[in-house]
Amino acid sequence: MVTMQDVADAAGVSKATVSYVVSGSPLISEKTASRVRAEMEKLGYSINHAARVLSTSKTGAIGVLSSAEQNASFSLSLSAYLYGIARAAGDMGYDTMLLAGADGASALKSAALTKRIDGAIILDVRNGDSRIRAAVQSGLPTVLLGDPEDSMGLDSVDADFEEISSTLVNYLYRYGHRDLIFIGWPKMTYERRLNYAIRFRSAMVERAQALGMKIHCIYPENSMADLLRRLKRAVEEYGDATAILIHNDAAVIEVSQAFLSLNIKIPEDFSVVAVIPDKVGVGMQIPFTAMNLDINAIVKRTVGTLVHRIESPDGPARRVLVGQHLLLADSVKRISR
Amino acid sequence: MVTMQDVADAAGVSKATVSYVVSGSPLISEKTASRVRAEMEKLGYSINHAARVLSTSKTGAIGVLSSAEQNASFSLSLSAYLYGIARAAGDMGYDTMLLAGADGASALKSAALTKRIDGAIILDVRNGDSRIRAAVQSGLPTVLLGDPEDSMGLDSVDADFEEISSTLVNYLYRYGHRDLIFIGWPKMTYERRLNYAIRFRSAMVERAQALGMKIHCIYPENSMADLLRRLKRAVEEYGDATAILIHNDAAVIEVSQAFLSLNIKIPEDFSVVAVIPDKVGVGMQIPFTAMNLDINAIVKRTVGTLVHRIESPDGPARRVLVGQHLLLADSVKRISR
DNA sequence: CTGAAAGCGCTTACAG
DNA sequence: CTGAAAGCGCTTACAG
Repeated sequence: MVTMQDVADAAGVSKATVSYVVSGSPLISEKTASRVRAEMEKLGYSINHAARVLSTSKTGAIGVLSSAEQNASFSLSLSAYLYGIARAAGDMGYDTMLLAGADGASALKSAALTKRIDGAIILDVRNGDSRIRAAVQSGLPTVLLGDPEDSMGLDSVDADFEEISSTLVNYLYRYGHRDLIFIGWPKMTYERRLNYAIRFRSAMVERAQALGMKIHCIYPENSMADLLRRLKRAVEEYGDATAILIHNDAAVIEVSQAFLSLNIKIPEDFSVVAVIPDKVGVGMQIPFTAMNLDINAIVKRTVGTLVHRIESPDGPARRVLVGQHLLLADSVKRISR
Repeated sequence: MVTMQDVADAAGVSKATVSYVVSGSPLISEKTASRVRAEMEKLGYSINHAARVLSTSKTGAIGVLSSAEQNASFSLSLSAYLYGIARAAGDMGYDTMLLAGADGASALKSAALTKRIDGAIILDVRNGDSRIRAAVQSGLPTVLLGDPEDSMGLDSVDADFEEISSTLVNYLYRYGHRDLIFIGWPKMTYERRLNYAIRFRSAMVERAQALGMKIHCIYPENSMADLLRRLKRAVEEYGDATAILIHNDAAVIEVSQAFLSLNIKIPEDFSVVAVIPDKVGVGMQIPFTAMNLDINAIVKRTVGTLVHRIESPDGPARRVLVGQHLLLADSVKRISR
């Protein structure tokens, strides 16, 4: 293995000088620096990461913690989040470590204690999440991807779900709709206190009430059969409804097909608006007017916030709500009134 | 920060002794060891990972490399692979690093050069994959998750797709079917030389020919609309077909719904067999007789193979084909002849 | 602008 | 069974 000492010997300088060249210190003359660089090139030198970590006590790595349930199962967008984070981190000079294991809280503590990571991102944060406390206790710079009621002084980044739902409700209102069916997540999602679902629904209901609109909520489980059943019943039962609002990543994919099955024409029979993770939408060509969750933008902000926190641990906590865009399609018709 | 020296001082021993206690050396008397452990506990000692790495030159980490396209987009099972690997690695004492970045080959080389990882797993390997050569050149212990034509001397682990397709064809044959429709992956998958698709199809065709069966292949794109169109046409065109064989993770989820739309009854009108990633199947309750891809078993074998390779770099290359199980459902009827 | 030297916190022959 | 000591490959005041 080629070390700094080897390069130093070959270039006729000390290893301190080589170190300064590697870190790009302006103190070294260009003449010396280029000679050193030439030798590095010639000898095929690469820095030894562990040695640098030991002497700087910066690991150059961040940890990512998904929820236990998620990492046990399939998720359409989890891998998009993970790789988005890894790419954004790489761009900022950090490696990304996957923190798996049944117990997220203890995985976090252990990684922090043994100084394997400089900071962490917690995914799928819920209200009262035990991992929040673990992060606080460990003293590790940590950003929550999600927006829980109580972030215990940690930074958080999430899409602005209250804004998102208000925008969709307002949009339907402007097009004359006054009576909506809401397709939400499975009941379980709300019970697990995933705050994006809760915030979205609350803001939606509040906004609708303020505008004098009616909303009927259904919560299909993750199966086509259940979606069909509940949707059919809702359509029959709520005869005055003219529009459907969807916040459920799985359902938004299947619902087109459900409409087809139930012989519902969009937008003739119902107007439809939705929330969709961007790449799902692109891949599947979901033809609904929708608020597009820009996962890339969200993860970039998340990593940026974490890096900022690592570099200045003592600043005030940030709560970042990333605004999202409305993508128009032909799924909403105007109701004259 | 508490160091070994602190513990040693408190326990009245040398730090060498503390080090031996941490690594569980049997040379230390139980009396001394327990005293040292008590002090570690009391002082809240945790080993400094970087220091250990530097002195042992073992990083205790493996890298995972997915394909560039995949990490840009959504995948239902990618996160299951990633977390499965991270958990299996954790169980064997390794951290897992996500190697992202547009160019997998150079990400691999750089991680190897700077000694950030002890080994790597390459996902979604295709024939002629440039990452294979990069891994070989870097000298990094590497296992391919996938079974390319030429693994260039690297270890590989994959489900045994030839066995899987033969089993399914044989099964249909035994039930009297002689004329099949095959729903494969999008054309692109074969063109990208993803060998699982290619191997499966070849073995299927070969087996069918050997048994005197006919196969009609369709390759739907990843959209419900395209699936419906092609399936409808196939059903009309191939009037003698009595069974459908599916190898396409996306289609297998949507096809139930397609049958419903096209008013096709299973197994009355068609018998159906499929290949499904296990958890997708469980989550979605896909009601087809199917070969179940046990992702957990596959990733465990993959990590095991990598760890073995790390520990004995010079053994002969292994090619591991993991056998899979047939799960029976009521989607196949017997054709009397 | 450059070098000598101490230090980061471990591990591991070696000596006793 | 235990300790003194060298070594892993960097970084970084400090002196010049």
